[in-house]
Amino acid sequence: MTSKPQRKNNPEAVRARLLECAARLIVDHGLPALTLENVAREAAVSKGGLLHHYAGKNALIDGLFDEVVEWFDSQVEECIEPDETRPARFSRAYLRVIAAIDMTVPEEKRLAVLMLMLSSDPHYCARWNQWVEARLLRHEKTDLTPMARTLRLAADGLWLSDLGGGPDSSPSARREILAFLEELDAAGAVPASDPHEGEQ
Amino acid sequence: MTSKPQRKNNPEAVRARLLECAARLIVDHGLPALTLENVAREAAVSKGGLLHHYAGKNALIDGLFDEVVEWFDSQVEECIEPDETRPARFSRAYLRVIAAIDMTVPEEKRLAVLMLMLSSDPHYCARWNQWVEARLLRHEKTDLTPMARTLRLAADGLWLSDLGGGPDSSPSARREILAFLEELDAAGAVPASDPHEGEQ
DNA sequence: GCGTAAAAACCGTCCAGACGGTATGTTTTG
DNA sequence: CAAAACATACCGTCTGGACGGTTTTTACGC
Repeated sequence: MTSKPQRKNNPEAVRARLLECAARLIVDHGLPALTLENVAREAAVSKGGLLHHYAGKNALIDGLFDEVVEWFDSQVEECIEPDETRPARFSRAYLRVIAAIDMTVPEEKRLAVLMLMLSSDPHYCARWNQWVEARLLRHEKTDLTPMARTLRLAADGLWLSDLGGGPDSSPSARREILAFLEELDAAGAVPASDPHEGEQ
Repeated sequence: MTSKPQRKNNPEAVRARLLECAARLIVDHGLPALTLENVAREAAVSKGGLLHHYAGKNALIDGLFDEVVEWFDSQVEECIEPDETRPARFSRAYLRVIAAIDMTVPEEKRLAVLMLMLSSDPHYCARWNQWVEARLLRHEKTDLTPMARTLRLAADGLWLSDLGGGPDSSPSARREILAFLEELDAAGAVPASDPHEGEQ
């Protein structure tokens, strides 16, 4: 059973497995569990094999980071609305993708890894900011409003709660918040323009 | 505070310095920089001296955690409004404290450390959730609305951005967002528990 | 096809350094 | 003097990664 039906070496699959195992290790056992030996064992390769594909631990983590960011980027791109003039277009997609995260799906679980890397390493923090700022620049016509910012900030809060399972991590609470935010967003992007419901 | 004559030894101050240096190390150079040797060197004591005050690395981190949570708690308590019926009373204070964080002040910089610990260690995550849920229970009459949740989530997002200096970490952007959220909060009041589903 | 040689993929071992922690002093304080 | 507050030296472990060897895959001339 250890030998695959196809007699072929598949380095690409090995690389993918290494990344996935690295992510799983981090999510399930915390950052300190990310050692070359652990990753290699989980991925069923030797440490030498791992170091053949990734020049070092940093390269491994970089690969993981790149993969996750790319995945998130594609999700946002997929979720973004066609109307290029609608305010908070990008930020809404950002929020929706994060709000839709299901931690039981490995693919999405990795976003938690990203969050972890962001908060622990200034280097990845900077790279993430780079990504965000690039998107913000691309959508500067629609996503520099306070409401857009708010959507993204709340999304980050939601995202953060994915890591620790706070009071806002249950699917129901999440749905409620998402609905509320969308409503808020749809109702009045600018509170300065008379919110006609001034009821306490 | 009357008795504090010239005294060569000041263990209390040393303990405080140790905690502060630990926090600074983490914020400035990331979690892996938190080593006993680094902390000891920064605090100008020997490793043995450090271990005399804190039984081990865990004890050090625990001390830091406790201190920061206590500080944050006192800040929120101080910022909370007297009107016990005003909606989102607690969450607004929560937001204001976080929005007021000035990373140049060491005392406040430590909040970033808390955030870091929260996102990296499930253990501290749980302890933090415990704190939040206790507060939420205490203010259940005012802070279980979607708007209150939103305020807290956005605050968390803001808080997170303190760590990495994202696009929302500048004082101006921060003020803008805070103002926007307060306005939103004051205007929109609460659609109550408006189960307005209709998602795809 | 075939052989072969190089390159890529992969393995197992060993080592230097870092880190947490202990053990044992030495000085200061009460 | 006893206890607290430090310092110094040292140890065991872990980890990243270097290194050399082995197997598989590919490239190529025939």
